[in-house]
Amino acid sequence: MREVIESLVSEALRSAVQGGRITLTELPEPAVERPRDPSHGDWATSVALRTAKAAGMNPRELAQVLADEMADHPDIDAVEIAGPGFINLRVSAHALQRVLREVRAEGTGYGRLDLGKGRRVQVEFVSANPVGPMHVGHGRWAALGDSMARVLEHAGYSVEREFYVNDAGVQMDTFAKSVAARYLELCGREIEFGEDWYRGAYITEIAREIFEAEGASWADADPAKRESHFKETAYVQVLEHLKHVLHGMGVDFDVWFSERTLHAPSADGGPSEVEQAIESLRAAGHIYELDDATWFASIPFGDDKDRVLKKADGSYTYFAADIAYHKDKFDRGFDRVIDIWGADHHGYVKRMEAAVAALGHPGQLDVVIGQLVNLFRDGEVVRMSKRTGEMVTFEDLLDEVGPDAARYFFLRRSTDQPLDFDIGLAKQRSNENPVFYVQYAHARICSILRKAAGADTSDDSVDISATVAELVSEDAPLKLLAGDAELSLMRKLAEFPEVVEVAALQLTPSKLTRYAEELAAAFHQFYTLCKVVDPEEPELTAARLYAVDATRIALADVLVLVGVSAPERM
RNA sequence: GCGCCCUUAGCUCAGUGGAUAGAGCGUCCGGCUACGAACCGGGAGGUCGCAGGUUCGAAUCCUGCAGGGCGCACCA
Repeated sequence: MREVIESLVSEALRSAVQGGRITLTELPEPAVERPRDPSHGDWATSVALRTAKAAGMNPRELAQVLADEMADHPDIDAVEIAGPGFINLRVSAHALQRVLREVRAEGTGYGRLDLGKGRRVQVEFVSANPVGPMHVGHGRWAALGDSMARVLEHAGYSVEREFYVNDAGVQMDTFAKSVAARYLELCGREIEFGEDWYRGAYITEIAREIFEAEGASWADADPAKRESHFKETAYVQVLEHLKHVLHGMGVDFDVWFSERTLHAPSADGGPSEVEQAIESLRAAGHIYELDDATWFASIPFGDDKDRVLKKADGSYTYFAADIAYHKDKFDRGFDRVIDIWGADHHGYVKRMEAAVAALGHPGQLDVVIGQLVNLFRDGEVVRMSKRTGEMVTFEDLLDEVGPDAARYFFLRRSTDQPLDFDIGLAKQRSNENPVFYVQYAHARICSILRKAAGADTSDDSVDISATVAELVSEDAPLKLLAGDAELSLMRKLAEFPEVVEVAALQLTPSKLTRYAEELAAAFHQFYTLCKVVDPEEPELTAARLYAVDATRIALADVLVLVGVSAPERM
C-alpha cells in the first residue's frame, strides 16, 4: 500500500511539473507517512511543506496543486489539505476490502516481502558457555534471535541460526575442576574447593551422574586425565541440556559451532583457523609485533585501542578466536552476519566491527545489544547469581510460565531497554496479560467460525480449516463491509506487511507484539459492534465471516513470527 | 577518568523530523435475554530529565549538564 501511495505522490509531482503548474529543478522524495491521528486519514504527505521554498510557492498553495493531481485515483476516496500544508489521503473502502482477499489468498505467506532478495544472513545468538544452566537473559536473546530470524525469512532473506559453543578456554577447565571436586566428595575424599570454581548444585548433579555411571574408578586417577575426561563428559551433558531447554521454547539452531575447531590444525596438518586469520590480517598490513605479543591495529577502524591477538606466552586471546570465527562465517558465504550479545559485552562491539572491516567485510556485521533482564515476583526482585546455585534459571522460568508467555514477554520490550519480567503477571490468565489478550482474539474467532458452521462446540476434533473451507465463500459481498469498526479492522490488516518491513529493517521483532495487540484490539472492537452471524442478514454474515477469517489468518501469521501458539480454544 | 545504553502519565512502556504526544495497567463512570465479558466504551491524569542549538516544524537531530544501568585486560 505504501508503494501505491508513494507512486501516486511522485506521479502528481511529475505531472504538475510537466504541466507547468509548479517549477522544480529536481523531484523531491514523496515523504509519505501514516498520520498519528486517524482523523487525518490513512496516509499523509508533507511534500508540499518540504518543497514549498524550492518551488517558490506557499505550502498550502503547492499542496492544492498536488491534491488536484491526485484526486482521481481509484484507491483514494478523499484528498484533503490540512494544517500548514499537509496532504491527507483517505483510502477507499474498496481498496481495503481487497486486502481481505489478499490475506486469504496468501494465508501463511501474508506479509511476505522480498527485501532480502534471497541474500544469506546468519543470526548468531544465545551462545551461552556450556558450563552451566542458562540465565534468564539467555532466554531473552533466544526469543529475540529466533524471532529476528523468522522475520528476516518472511522478508525474503535466507537465514541460518547459529550457536557458538565456547568449548575452549579456562572456563572449561574451571568447570572440569569443579565437577572433579564434587566427584571426589562423592567418593568420600576430602577436597579443597577453589575460590573461583563453580558452586551451583548442578555441578554436583553432573558429578553424581558420572559417579553412578562410572563408579569411583577415577578417584585415584591422574588428576589431569581425570579432569580431561570429566570435561568432555560433563560439557556434552550440559550442551544437550541447553539444546533441550531451547527446543522447549521453540528455538532450534541450524549450526552449533565449536570454538575448538578454530584452534585445531587444518585437515592437512597446516595452520589453524586462528593462525590463518592472523596471517590474513598480516597480509593486509594490520598486524604488528610489540613486547613479544602480536597486535591487531584496530584503531584505524574506529576502535579505542589496538588489541593483542597472541600473548607473550604464545597463547591466543579470546578475541583472536573470535576474529577467526567471523572470518569463518564470511568464508561460508554469508552476505550479512548478525550477532546478538548481552549488554555486558557492548564494549566488545567496536573491536569486532574493526576486525570484520579489516577482513574485507565492512558494514556486513550487525551487532545487536540486548539489555539485561530483571526478574520480579510479586513486586520483589529475584536475584540471579551464577555461583550461589540459588538463581532462577531460564529453564526454571520456562517451566513456571510456559513457552508462550516467556517468548511474548521477552519480545515485548525494545532490545535496548532493560526488561522487567514479572513472573506473576506472565502466569496470570487475565486481561492484564497481553499474551492472553492476543490469543483470546484468535480463539474467539475460531469459536465464531465453529458456531457459524453449526459445529458441535464441545467437539474438540473440529478442524478449523475444514470449517472455514465450507463456510467462507469467495463470493461474499465484501462491499457491505463499510462500517467504522470494519474499516478500522481492515486498515489494521493492511498494515501487516509494513510491520514486517520495519521489524526486518530495524531488527526489532518487538514491533510484532505491539502490532499483534493492536490487531487483536481492532478485532475485539469490531466484534463488540458488529454481529457476525445473523440469520436475517445472510449477505452481511457472509461478508463478515470473510473478514473474520482474514483476521484469524493474520493473527496466526504474526504469532508465528513472535513464536507463540495461536490456540483455537483456551 | 573514558565509552555505550537509558530518562515520556501514578506504574510498565510505545512513539520512523510533522498536526491536539499515545497504549496497557491502576483509578472513576458505564455496557452481556447477540456469535467466548479472558471483551468493549467513556472520564481524570504530561513543564517528553534540565539548558542551549539546528529549521518552516524537535520527545525525535547536535552540544553541554544531571540522574540511572553496563562496560573499559597480553580474561573468557
